[in-house]
Amino acid sequence: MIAAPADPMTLLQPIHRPSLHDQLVEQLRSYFTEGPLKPGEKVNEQALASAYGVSRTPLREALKVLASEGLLTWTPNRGVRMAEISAEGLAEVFEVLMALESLAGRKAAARMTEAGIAAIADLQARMEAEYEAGDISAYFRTNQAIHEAILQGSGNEALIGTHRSLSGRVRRARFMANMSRTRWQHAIEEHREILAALTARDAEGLGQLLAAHLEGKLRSLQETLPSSRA
Amino acid sequence: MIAAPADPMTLLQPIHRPSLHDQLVEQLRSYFTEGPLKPGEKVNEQALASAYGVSRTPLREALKVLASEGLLTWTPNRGVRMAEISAEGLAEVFEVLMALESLAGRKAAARMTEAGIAAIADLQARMEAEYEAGDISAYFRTNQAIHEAILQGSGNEALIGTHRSLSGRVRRARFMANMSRTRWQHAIEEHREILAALTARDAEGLGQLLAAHLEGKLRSLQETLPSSRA
DNA sequence: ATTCTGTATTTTGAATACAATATGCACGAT
DNA sequence: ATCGTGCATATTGTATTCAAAATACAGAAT
Repeated sequence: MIAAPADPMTLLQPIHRPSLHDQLVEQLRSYFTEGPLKPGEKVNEQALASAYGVSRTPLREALKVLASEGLLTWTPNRGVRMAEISAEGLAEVFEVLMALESLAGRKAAARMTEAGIAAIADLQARMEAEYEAGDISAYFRTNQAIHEAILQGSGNEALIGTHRSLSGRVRRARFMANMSRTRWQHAIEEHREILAALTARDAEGLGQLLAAHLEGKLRSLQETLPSSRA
Repeated sequence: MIAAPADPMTLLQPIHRPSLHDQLVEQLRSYFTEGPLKPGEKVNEQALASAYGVSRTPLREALKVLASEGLLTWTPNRGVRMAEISAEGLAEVFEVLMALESLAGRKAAARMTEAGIAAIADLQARMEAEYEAGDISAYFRTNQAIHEAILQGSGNEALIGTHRSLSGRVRRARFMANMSRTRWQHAIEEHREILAALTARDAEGLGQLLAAHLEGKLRSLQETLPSSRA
């Protein structure tokens, strides 16, 4: 079989060269939020560097960035640890996240495309199926995807970036916490209301629902976390 | 004359060792916001490093942090430039700042100490004197101090950090913009209302006033900036 | 046995060295 | 003169080296 002549357009695509720095930041971010390290646990530069097959120099640059975001704690001459978050710290971050998501909701209700809203409706359907199936980790990801889609829908890059950086700090806590079944069902219902407000393009309503939703999430975290400490 | 015996308490203070990293980040931040470089202008690593008398390694780590905050733009293999901010970008950042300061105001009205409020009243008085004297750069600093005091008064570290990082991006624009006399007077009046709401501990009112104040600031920036482009 | 002290080892911080990439410039062709 | 090409230079990216500090540990003193 002979290959078809390549599409002339695709021959002139600018070639994509991801920088090592960006790759490291991205990979480390998910490693720290979803990896095995517990809050307060030591991070070894040397070991990480050789694991990624890079030298300490670019690794350190990436770690400094993540530390400045609050995901890691950098202590001079004592290296890097996974950030620990107290109950008060968690509440503080959530308070800011509420303000941010509320703003995002108001903007998104006003300027999202119908296609974008339809995409969220699809995610919602998938999430409900995952809830029925009891697949909590799939639910977790789809849930995140919905919130990110609303953020994106706000069209405000500064807002998106600020939210991502801040939510990174509590993502691990959200990841670790196990919801009660009642909280889970409640969250699903809140999401239905959120979708309804978005569909109706009720900006104020959506903003308030998102804030209330986070409030509920915080309460549920505060119930489960203090014991598990991870 | 013989020196008095030192206070035994002061002999056991832990000694303060600021890390090079932190010093660099701090110094660079004010250099970039208040220094001579224009938006879009190239930053030379080598030159900066020798100016500060350090090697490129710690300097780069600091620059990466500032770039992740949005104060600088890092282009792979092409170095660092002062971030350029478009009119839309400015509006986006202000939108987020409004949400943040509004939250800060609501919290501060509820939990600031009387002494803290009195300190802000002092700042207000000083600022009005600077306004009368026409000393715009002193006014600028006192104005910043008031906003920072309210942020601090919120008692929410996550909020304070998020706000500082974000406001860094537009600080330069605010620094450069020259206000019209009418806008200046208007700003002073808004600040009087802000102080009044704080004194009355009117949380909702203070939140709204702070948002409105920023809105006004944004409008005035948008009028003066597009021409000066610096 | 426990605590202290001194030393070896590990880890972090910063500078240097080297490699890769981009920029600036001179020269030649049109 | 203008545009293009190739080379010299400068700048950035990463690795390596060296220095400083912290940690771990062994042995001595109580």
